Amino acid sequence: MQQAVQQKIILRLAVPVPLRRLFDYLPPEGLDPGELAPGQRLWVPFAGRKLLAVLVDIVQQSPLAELKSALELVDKAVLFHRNSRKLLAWIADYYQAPIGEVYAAALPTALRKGKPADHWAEQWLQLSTEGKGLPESALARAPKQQALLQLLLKEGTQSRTRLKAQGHSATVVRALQERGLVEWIAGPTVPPPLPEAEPSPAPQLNNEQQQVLDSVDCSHFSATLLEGTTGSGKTEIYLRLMERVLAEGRQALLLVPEIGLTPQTLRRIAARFPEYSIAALHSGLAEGERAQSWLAAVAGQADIVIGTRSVIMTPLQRLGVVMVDEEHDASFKQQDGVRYSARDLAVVLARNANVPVLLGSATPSLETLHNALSGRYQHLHMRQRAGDARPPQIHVVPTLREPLEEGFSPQALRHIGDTLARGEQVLVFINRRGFAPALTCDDCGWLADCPHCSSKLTMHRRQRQLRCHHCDYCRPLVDSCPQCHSRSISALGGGTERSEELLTRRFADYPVIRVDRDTTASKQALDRLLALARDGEPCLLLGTQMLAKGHHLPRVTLVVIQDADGGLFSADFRAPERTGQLLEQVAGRAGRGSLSGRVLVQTRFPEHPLLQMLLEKGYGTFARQLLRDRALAQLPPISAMALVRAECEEPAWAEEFLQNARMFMQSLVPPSPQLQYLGPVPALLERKSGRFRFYLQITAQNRGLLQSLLVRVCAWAEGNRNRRLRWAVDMDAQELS
DNA sequence: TTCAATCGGATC
DNA sequence: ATCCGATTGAAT
Repeated sequence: MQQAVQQKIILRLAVPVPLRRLFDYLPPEGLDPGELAPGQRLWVPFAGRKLLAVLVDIVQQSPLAELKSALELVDKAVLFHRNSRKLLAWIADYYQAPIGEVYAAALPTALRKGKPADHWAEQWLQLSTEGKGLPESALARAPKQQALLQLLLKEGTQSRTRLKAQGHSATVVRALQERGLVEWIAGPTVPPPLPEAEPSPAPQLNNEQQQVLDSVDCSHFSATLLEGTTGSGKTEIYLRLMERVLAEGRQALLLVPEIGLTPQTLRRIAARFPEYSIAALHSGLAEGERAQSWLAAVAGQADIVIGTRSVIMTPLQRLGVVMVDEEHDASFKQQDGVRYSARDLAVVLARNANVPVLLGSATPSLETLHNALSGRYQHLHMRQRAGDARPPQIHVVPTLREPLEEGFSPQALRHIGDTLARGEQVLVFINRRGFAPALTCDDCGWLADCPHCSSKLTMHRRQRQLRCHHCDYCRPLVDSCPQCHSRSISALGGGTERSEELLTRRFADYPVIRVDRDTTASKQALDRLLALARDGEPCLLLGTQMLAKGHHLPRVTLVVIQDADGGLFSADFRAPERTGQLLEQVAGRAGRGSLSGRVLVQTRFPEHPLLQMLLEKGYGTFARQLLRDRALAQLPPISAMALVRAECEEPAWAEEFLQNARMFMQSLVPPSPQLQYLGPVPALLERKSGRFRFYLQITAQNRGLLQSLLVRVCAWAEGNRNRRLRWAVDMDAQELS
């Protein structure tokens, strides 16, 4: 009756539940609807509990007759502005993720729990009316209070941080407060201060760097691949682009790999921009610091925002440039929950905001390279190495029929010994990737391969089977070589801890520094270990991927890659790409100082064409060949690929679920050269935390077709009865594990 | 007969 | 994911 005349206000909210839709509510009772704006947080009643939701839209009508009222507005702060909501909607859509979970993933934990934003607001001290009327000579009997009063009279409002830094104690402030002379007021949130850094001026640019900078226009959207050799000065390009947009009063966003946000990186940026404020967002932050940095970025108080994967979801209102360092790095892909690629989102974000995006790498991903070669991205190069550093010499060390000691050939051990004896450092790289990616004979080099595909069989220990991950072929595990009947058969890759033992024993006079996930639980641990190496004393550094990236180790002159083969025969089609990137990056660690470097690559297959191409022609040629291979096999990035993943304690249920999903999808779009199904197949890492994992792979020539098919299969799967089973869509999956 | 573990359905 | 009411099942 009354409602008929009265214009209704309906709130459309993103609620953190795994359901792919928004939910409508009435405004909280007793709240002036004028207070409401999209992007705010509200508490809502939902299926008998109280959840924190984000207001996405305000509409006039709802398809539902009966609506509940939201409980209350958390605060007035609009955390997600229009452009940010647009990006989050795009993520939900593209990655088939529930919108409520996308918003939850975008919020720092503390804000997800409903803490008001002003909890982290910077407090400013100002004089009350009474205080302003006092002369400078007042409070002569309380010199500390007088000093503070004089400061406020002279310079006006002061932030709490600044007062603390200047030595005005909280007690003194409280005393003035009790006299009614001063009061605190809340200002915007500012980022937590970074460690002090000596200001350092910008270095001279070389011609290449200048050309790159001249080619990037910051006035509108463009995507650029910056392919720059290790040591060619990519970081300086990032700094110059920052400088440019900061001068226009805009914000710069820099994404770095998970282990790339070292204190040195931060110090370098802080030293360059002493007059700007920087918010760093990485996994090492405490909950409160994270919320504070995030809010400072959102409030526009941070000029430079730098962080790992998840910063891409931080709403920035005056964004001027987006940069992704080491864009090929796997850590930009979120591997659970909302499975987004921060690198791909960087491009979407830049396009939405009409600003440039720069993707930098010495070893670009095939996705980015493909976009550059096809002209969608601008492609810029930097080939000059800084200073007098020369590219290292690379040697192939065949290991077949060699008397290996825990995976090391006599030649490698000899070189390690010689290098240490010369007072130089050695880096031993052990590639642990792959579970049991291939089975081989130690005597004749036989490899178990699939009769139907150009792939190697994967060993499945539990089922005692050799299975192909590209078709349904399967055979029992053999315990002797079918070719030469040798019983000496081994799975490629492995034996990491024993390598450490051997090296410690063998080179007892030198410290062996092991750098992997176990020895570097904290960020500081890695820094401490690397600091040991930077001392310059001869030592052996032994480690995984972690050692491959970015660290400047001037005293390392020998790099040993213990086993380059794992990546050449993995069931994961991306393995050769990653191996190539890794070898190139590791080789980049050798001889960065004035000493020349040497790289030893141990392999059973010195003749392998991909390895040959990589070592002789370099990553660029190698990557182009891989792109041609991908095109032939109709794999990404030439075609679009998505996985439907399922995991369950009962393996048969997961497999059956995916089989049904496949049948359902095939009834909509039958298999054809344009759209192919594969699986369900067991994941490379078949059992994880007690659950068996399978996936279904769909490759399509047409992204739109794949997209619409996934929408339908999600709707189908949401009606899934089995609670024990977990499923997810992984668009542009990076790992088949 | 009763209380609890399990199932199915809905969530605005 | 999580809550709620209905159903089934074994202990009292």
